[in-house]
Amino acid sequence: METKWLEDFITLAQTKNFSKAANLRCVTQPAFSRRIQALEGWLGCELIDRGSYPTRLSPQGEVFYEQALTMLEQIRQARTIVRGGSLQSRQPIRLVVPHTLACSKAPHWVSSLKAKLADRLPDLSFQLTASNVHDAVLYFTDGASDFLVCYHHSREPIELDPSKFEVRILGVERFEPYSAVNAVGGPRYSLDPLAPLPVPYLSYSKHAYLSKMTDIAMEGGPLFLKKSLFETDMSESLKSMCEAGLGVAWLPESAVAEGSGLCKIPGPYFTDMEVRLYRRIHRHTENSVAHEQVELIWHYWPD
Amino acid sequence: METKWLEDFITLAQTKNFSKAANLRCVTQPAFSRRIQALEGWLGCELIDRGSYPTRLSPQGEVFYEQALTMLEQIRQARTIVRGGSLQSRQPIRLVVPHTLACSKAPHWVSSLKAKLADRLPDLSFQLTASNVHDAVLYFTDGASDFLVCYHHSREPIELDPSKFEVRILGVERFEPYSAVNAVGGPRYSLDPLAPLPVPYLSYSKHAYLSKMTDIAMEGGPLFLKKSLFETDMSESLKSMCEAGLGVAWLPESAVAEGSGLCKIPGPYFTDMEVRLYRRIHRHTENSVAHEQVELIWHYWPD
DNA sequence: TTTGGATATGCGGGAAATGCATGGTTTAAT
DNA sequence: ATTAAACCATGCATTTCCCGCATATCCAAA
Repeated sequence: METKWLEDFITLAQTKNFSKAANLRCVTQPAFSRRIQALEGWLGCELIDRGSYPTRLSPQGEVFYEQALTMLEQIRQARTIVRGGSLQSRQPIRLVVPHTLACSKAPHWVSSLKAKLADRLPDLSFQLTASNVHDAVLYFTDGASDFLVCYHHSREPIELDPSKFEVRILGVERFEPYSAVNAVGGPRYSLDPLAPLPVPYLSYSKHAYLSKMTDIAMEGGPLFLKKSLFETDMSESLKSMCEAGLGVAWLPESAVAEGSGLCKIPGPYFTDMEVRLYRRIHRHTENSVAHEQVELIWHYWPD
Repeated sequence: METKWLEDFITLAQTKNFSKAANLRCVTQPAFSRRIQALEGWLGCELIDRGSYPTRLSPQGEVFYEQALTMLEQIRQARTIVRGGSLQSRQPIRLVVPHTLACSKAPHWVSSLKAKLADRLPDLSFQLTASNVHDAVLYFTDGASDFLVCYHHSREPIELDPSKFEVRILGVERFEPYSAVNAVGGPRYSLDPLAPLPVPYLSYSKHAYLSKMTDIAMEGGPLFLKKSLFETDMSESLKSMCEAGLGVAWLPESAVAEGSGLCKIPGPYFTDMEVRLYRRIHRHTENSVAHEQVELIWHYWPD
């Protein structure tokens, strides 16, 4: 008998719907159906009253539902008792995320996951490491993190070995120039080549991933921008400078909050980047206590 | 997590020896070792103190041993509660065995199995059906029995479909003529062709398997024996007649107990039969509640 | 050092679980 | 009544995983 089956059955008993329960358990409906059948086979009796809609538990199913709850509870307790010797909580889920996304998207991801999984992983906790893209990748591939979020651009690809890591594209971010607003609500600075006023340029450190993105975005653009007056590898810093009206900065759109006092500078000087989520491919032999959590989080990670 | 792992660990905790525990659990040592590793992986800590001989449990292992016992007990209880709704015992294991073996060997098999499995299947029970060989085979292939024991001889083969049934040879039985003893402890009757006294012959019914065996055994023997004065399909009856001194009978050696007042009649008129044990090949989809018992019994059935 | 016993690991074969596509059945709606 | 939609089971192809065998590694005893 597998505890998986107990969890399946409990989910089914609560939803009273094979398809929905299957989805909650992250398997297809046929596979789920068969697992319930396996449990029934092991028990030697039917748990579900098939032959009436909506699906209902059989009398034995009702009895076993209580039993299953108790069993799982005891199993979980046994594990926590043995593991820590105490009631220590689960290991935190480790995320490594580029600075920009750590500030903009990460809070949303974390709170969304906490909410979605509140009932199944009540003591879910996260450890978020913010880093530049390059270090984040190294950090992740070294096994120091369960998940990696990073940018990806076809001209500057972040491709991890697909036999070791699984990838999911969370979305696309536009990367374009911003400027503080002027008196009439427009951009204080323009990138129009015909009006080549001296435009102060806030740039990324050369080694930063977003520095490459800027190069791509401004290809064919005004050359005088190449000389920057400030550089950093954190877009948040750049954004602050930009808000202070110190110049033009290329920023991912998610970094720019509503009502931030920044506005886009029109023109062709933008590019699009993928936002990617990576996780290690699961090997069942791994000792990772956190794996069941990783599995659920991977499945429920919002776009 | 699988309950199998818990049973493995309990066995290991009791034997403190991977190889022995593996054998008790009917798997190879490598497979057993990996299952323990799987349990440790699931738990997130080591249960075994590897690095000292003899193998000992780690502190967590000691704790978990108690936990595991409790969990398994609860799981078993849950199953019995749900299954019968009451504390009804397990289904009996069904055996079908030819008459002769039912009287001679079966008691030994049953008591031996009860003893060997006393701790793991405390409420093991058997339902033994005695029959002639032919009916026994039909009975078994109809699914009316979990195990079949029968004789087999190359000249009168009992070969069940190997894709459906698994066979094991329990041993070989010599089938030879017996007679009551005379005053000096020798056989009362002789089969010496040179002393063709009228020898009364106790035979099997024509349809009986042992009738065929007798034909084979006495090939080339004294023809006058062909006419029998009594026939039955149960060797036990024949044995009784024989003990009463009423004539000569061919009997499987196991049917003849020590000090039964019978002795072998020397000569070439014997043959050897295999004693075979059959069981259905397990399909995991089967609903057989008894299957785990069948598995153990198959493994521990004595020769 | 050698030998024997005991556990872990690499590897190949085979079974079991999964996902996809589909069929049959019930419920709901037009 | 008929259609549509939802729902669960099953056949099939693929993938994954588990097991057994052979072997390596390690430890203890001689």
